Amino acid sequence: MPELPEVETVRRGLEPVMADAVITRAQVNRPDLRWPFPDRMAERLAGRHVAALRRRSKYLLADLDGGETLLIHLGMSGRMLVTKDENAVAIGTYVHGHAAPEKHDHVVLDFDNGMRVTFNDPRRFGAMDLFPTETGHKLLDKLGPEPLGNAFSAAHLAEAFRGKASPVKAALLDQKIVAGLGNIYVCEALHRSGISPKRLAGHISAARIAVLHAAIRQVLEEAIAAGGSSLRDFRQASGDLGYFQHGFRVYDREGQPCPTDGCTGTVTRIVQSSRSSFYCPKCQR
DNA sequence: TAGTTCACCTGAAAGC
DNA sequence: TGCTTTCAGGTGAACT
Repeated sequence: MPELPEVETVRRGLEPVMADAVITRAQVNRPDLRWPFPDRMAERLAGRHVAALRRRSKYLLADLDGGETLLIHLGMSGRMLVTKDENAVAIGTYVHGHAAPEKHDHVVLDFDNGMRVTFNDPRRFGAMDLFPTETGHKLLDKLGPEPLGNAFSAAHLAEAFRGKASPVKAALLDQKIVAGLGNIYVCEALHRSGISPKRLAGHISAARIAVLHAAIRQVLEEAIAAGGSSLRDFRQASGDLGYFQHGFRVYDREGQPCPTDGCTGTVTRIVQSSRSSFYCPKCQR
């Protein structure tokens, strides 16, 4: 389930393939994913030059010539797989030869460098859209700061939490407060900072918010360095697994001993906002 | 207005 | 073994 580190890992895998390349052919195999694809998307993409591949929150953004940007969201189960035409010049380490089409291959992009990028999404929670680069996209307009950017500070977090009556878990999942966090990394960051996911956001001291702010950055940086987390669906663009799931301290570890030094607690699972929260009731207060 | 719940969707795992 | 049920979660809409 792609959160910011997984999307950034995919972007890094796709950048050498897509950036400064021309889409020679686009194939769209169904009319929609989460939302309908833009009209005539395949024709509109064919022949376009990709100037750059960016990431904003959990969105991939491919800037095209002609002043348009292709927005890609991986949803819950979306994958971008790269294959290489056997006759083309190698770019990176990718699967050789275009694989036979698989179930849930919804969009296929061929590039003038012989590479093919296939968007596969079994659960169809993903999305693609085209928008004028200059005006932006409504999905991007409401997003809060990037957690690894300069705009995301402890002071920003404290201001966003001020007066909030919702649990800190729900507040951190709010993309308007900070963009890119999902269930896994919120659980991990809260554990590292010793804050209970049940604690109301507005009731956390400035000092503890500063610790939380540092923990969010730390866990995301470590996850990106590990190539993201592979749980159930996620693969890198090369098809490889990420490795950060081995670094989870609480996520999906219900019933196991708390890994905090000196803590004798047990990782517990509760449901908040219809999502599982994993935490240690003993050292997270 | 703020906070919470639900629907969307399919594959994997659990239960029978 | 095979069928049915439950669960997973990002996001916007609907609801309280």
